[in-house]
Amino acid sequence: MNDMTLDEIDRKILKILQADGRTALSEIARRLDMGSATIHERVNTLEAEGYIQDYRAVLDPELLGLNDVAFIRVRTEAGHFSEVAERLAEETAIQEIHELTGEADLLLKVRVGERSALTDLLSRIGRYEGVLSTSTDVALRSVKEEQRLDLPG
Amino acid sequence: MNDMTLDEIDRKILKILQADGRTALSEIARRLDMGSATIHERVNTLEAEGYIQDYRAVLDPELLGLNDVAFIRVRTEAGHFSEVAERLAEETAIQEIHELTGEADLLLKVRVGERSALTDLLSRIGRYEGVLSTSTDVALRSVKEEQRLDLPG
DNA sequence: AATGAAAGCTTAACGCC
DNA sequence: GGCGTTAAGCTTTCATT
Repeated sequence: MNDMTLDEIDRKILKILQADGRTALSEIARRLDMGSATIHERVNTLEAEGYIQDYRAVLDPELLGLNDVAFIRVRTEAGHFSEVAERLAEETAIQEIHELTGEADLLLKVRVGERSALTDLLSRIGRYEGVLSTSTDVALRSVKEEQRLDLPG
Repeated sequence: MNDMTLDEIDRKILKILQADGRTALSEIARRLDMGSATIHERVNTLEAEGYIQDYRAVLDPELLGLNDVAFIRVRTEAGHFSEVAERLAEETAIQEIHELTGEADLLLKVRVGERSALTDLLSRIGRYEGVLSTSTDVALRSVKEEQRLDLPG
């Protein structure tokens, strides 16, 4: 279902749509000098195979009052980190959950509108079963937050 | 230029477009029971004021061979962390750069296709002026990576 | 796989309220 | 600020290669 090989044209289409998700198919066709029905078919395939997961408007967090970013390191009971991670995934303020090598714990990226929301979240996490301890770093400034992938080619 | 107050309708528009950046204006108009010229005008304003930064296709990193995520903590010479951060921002493999409280250092999120790219990047960072040391955690598994904002309302 | 052509929608601009 | 109308442009399907 997803063992398709991308050619040069597919990669160009992905780059264009990653840069501007609303580029018209007819515009892509013009740039790549192909028929727009062809581009349409290729984009459909890229979506069906999962290369394109979604289309999103990217919103400005600060204008929307979500000013605070924090990273929380969670130590869990041995062997229970995946289980804890699955439950933490339900928390909407938690944007990222990564299982780390080394000390077998979790790293969370959190975005909240007020410090109090962070405090609340931390005490909630502290009471999760399997969580031993947390340690938190608040970001003073986020210099770069890029979601685009660095595609080769 | 951006001291606009969002009403209920603006927030609904943002939510719809954040969930699906290609929703037709006419479809939004239908859902909110308004004229599509009105929605068009509001979306233009939301874009102009910066609430909507961009539209993007979200691509699958693993299908594209970008399998490895790592977090790098960078210790810098006192007072030079912002300067180092600005230079690091040029590295395309570095997706995020955050200045942290506490120990006045930087946290980087990196995504690469091969371990060797991570090794290369680390030795490059180690040679940056103002960088004292780095310490790296590789992610075994990324359980959640959500870019959508948790909008109230 | 790629294409041109046709039908049905969508956007973007206008003038009016 | 909101609306309906309209022209231009877009997407989608389909028969053809």
